[in-house]
This record gives sequence, structure tokens and C-alpha cells, in this order.
Amino acid sequence: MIEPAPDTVDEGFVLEAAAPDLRRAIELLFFAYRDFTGEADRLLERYGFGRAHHRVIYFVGRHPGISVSGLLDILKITKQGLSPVLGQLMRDGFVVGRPDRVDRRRRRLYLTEEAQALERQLTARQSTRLAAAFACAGPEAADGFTRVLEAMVAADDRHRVAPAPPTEGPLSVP
Amino acid sequence: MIEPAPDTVDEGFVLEAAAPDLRRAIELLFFAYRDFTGEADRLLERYGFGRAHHRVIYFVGRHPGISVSGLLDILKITKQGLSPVLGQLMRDGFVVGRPDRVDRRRRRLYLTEEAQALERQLTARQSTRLAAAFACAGPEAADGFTRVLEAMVAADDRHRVAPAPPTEGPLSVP
DNA sequence: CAATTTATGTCAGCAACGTTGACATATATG
DNA sequence: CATATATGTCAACGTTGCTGACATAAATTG
Repeated sequence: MIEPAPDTVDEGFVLEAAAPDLRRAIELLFFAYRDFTGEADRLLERYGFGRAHHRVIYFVGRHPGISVSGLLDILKITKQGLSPVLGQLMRDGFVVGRPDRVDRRRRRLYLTEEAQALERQLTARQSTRLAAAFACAGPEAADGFTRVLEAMVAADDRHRVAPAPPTEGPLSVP
Repeated sequence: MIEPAPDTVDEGFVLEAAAPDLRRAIELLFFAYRDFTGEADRLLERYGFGRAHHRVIYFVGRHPGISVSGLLDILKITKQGLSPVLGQLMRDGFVVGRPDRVDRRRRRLYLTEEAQALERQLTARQSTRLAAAFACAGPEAADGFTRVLEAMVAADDRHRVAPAPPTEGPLSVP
């Protein structure tokens, strides 16, 4: 008999069936996220990279000069987990690390030209897919999509996301 | 020098910087999905299960009597990849397989009572988080969220998602 | 200056989740 | 009977993580 830790007893709602629209959203999220990442995965394969490499390329490109520990904070993985991925990217000439001028313990990470080009391709692919979905669902839906995602990310990660661009278009009715 | 396969040359748009709102949505999707799945992961740990077990429990619960190959079609993994996960679930008494009456090669899979209870807990957790985000972002945003996800899933997977529940509430203005 | 803390790197061992390829078995179908 | 299908299993391997232990260089602090 498997015995889950009897700590949180505040789950009396557990036996309720989930609302159909919530259950549907859960399923959609699974399929949509898989298709979304699969898009980029196929491009990364050509370089011998995986999804972990993509994340490093993305966030180093997003925060040029980020330190290793800064990257670890964003990715929420250990340095031992990052090590082979970052090592391969540096050996392959996609990421370079230069010591910080004032604190020479820190290594500031940058993308090479080649990596920047790859990042643009990856982001362009995902943007294209997302833009198609936005176009299909309409601008109000796109706005709602983003707002729900914002509400979903944990407070610890909120500040890491780019600030919302100034609203423009049909929604800014002054 | 790494050399990507020079097949698709139709990517001239690649050098364009992605629109800020699209880039923002990409980031949000990464953080939101990670937080969303992490929620369930912590519960699964108590049982010695991982995310792969979750997916099997979810889809067997969603399609009682599904065959092994039907499950593989949904998950898009190989039977060798499924084998240890499904094997553990069956040994632990969470999934049972009974031969189909007419075609006895096929094994129809079902959740046990215990697994159904676990599935309800997992789905309830995720529903709660999603419902909170929906409440925070508002019903129109929730609707837009779902519509964008629908547009994102590949056509091959569309039919696997539960049909949209009949619209009710403020959006059905007759 | 000496001691400690911080940032980073590295080695070993392990686990989850997936892959390809090869082969086996039972059943269905022509 | 011959072939195709559904499933299972074994072996080898790869990616992406984990924990624990230890090393080094540089900064900070007493």
C-alpha cells in the first residue's frame, strides 16, 4: 500500500470532478506546448543541440553578459546540470565567457554571431507559430492568452519576464 | 565549422527581430508551463512517479479501455519508451489491462480506484492553479487563452482534445 | 595579513525518460 | 497456411537532470 505523506489535508475539494473547460485547457496546454517546442527541437537537432541548449541560447541572448549563477537562477537547475550543456555550447563556439572587469570571479556570458543567428531562427520559428495562432484566434484572444500566462507564472519568476509592450491597436481605446 | 542542412532556404524572415509581444509570449509560456507541471510533479513524487506516469494516468483515465497503441499514438513515444512506465503502473496497481473481447491481441487499459483518486487529485491541483489564473485575468482572457491554445495544437492532435463545452455566461449574447 | 565567503568548475554516481534495432509471441485475417 | 498486427522484451545508448564531494581563484571581512 503506497502511502502519500499525510501533510496537506486541505484537499477536500479533491474528489470533485474538474470543470470541463479547465480539463480541456489542461489537455490543450499539453498538446500545444509539445507541438510548440517540437518546432524548435527539429532545428536544434541539426546542430546536435537539445532543448537545454535552446534555453541557454535563449536566455544568454536575452540577457547578454549574464553570469553563470544568474543563468542557473532563471533555469532553476544546478550547475552540474548546466555544465555539460554550457560546455558544449562554448566548445562549439556558440557561447563565450569573459570575466567581469570588477569582479573577476564572475564570468559574463555572450552569444557569438553564429549563436545569435541561430537564436533568431529559433525565435522566428516559434514566433511564426504563435503569430499564426494569434491571427487565427483574434487579437482579443491573443491578449487574453498573454494575460492568463502572466497570472500563471509564479511570483518568483514574474520579474524575469519582459515587461508588457505598450498597448497599441484596437484595445487601446482612449 | 558546424553546418546546418541547407535544405529550407525559405527562411529569409529569419533575420527580423521577433515582435516584442511574441517574444514575451514565448517567455511566458516557458515559465508558466514549468510552474504548471511542477505543481503535479511534487504530488507524483510521493508515489515514486514522474511526469511520464502522470501522462499515462491522465490519458488512460480520459479514455478508459484505450489500447496500448492508442496510448502511444497520443503520447507520441515508442512502446519501448512506454514500457517501463506502464509496467511500473501495472505492478503498483494503478493500471490494469484486460484483453479486448473480440480482438484478444489488444489490451484495454483501465485505471484502478486508487489511480482514479490520484488522477482527480492531480487534475484538481492543476485546475485550481488554472482557475486562479482565469479568475485573475478575467473570463474573456480565459476564453482567449483557450482559443489560442486550440489554434496552436497541430491538426493531427485536434481531434484528441475534448470538444469545447457549450458556451455559457457573459460571452453568449444571443 | 589571515580567515572566510563567493563564483565557478569538475569528478563520480545515479535516475527518469526517451531513442533505435532486433527479436519473440499470440492472435487475426487473407 | 501465410502474412499482418498488437504487444512485449532485451540491449545499448543519449539527453537532461540530480546529489555529494572537492578544488581553485578572487573578493570580502575581521
